[in-house]
Amino acid sequence: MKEADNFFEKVYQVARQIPFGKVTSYGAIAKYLGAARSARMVGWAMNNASSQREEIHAHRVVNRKGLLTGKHHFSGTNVMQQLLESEGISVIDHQIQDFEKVFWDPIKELPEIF
DNA sequence: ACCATGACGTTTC
DNA sequence: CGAAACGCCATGG
Repeated sequence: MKEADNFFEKVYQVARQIPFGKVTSYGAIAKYLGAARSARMVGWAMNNASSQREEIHAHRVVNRKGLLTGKHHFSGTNVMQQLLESEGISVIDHQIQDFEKVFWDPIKELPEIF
């Protein structure tokens, strides 16, 4: 374990930039960081997000299908869904409804963080 | 150094 | 159209 690498840090930054009521996918973030083939690494970064002092909106980050695959990484089981529903996002059976409507692409919305 | 795993994604059957 | 396999890359054993 090392301190947050630049890659991880970027992931966290993007995750924090996700606006209220919006979500994004690991692949989108990975691609934005230039590591489209390392989508899994993004998930890994999220796992390591617990090490981050700042709270990462991991619940706003889902896979490309809009499925809350990483929900069991949260404290409880329905915590992630509750958070998303609190933001006006409909979640049924760990699946985000109208995913394309609430989808927030960093590449399209953010030219570049730095 | 090699094998196994994982909060993913794309292609193929 | 749905399920399975493969690919990618980093971390752990």
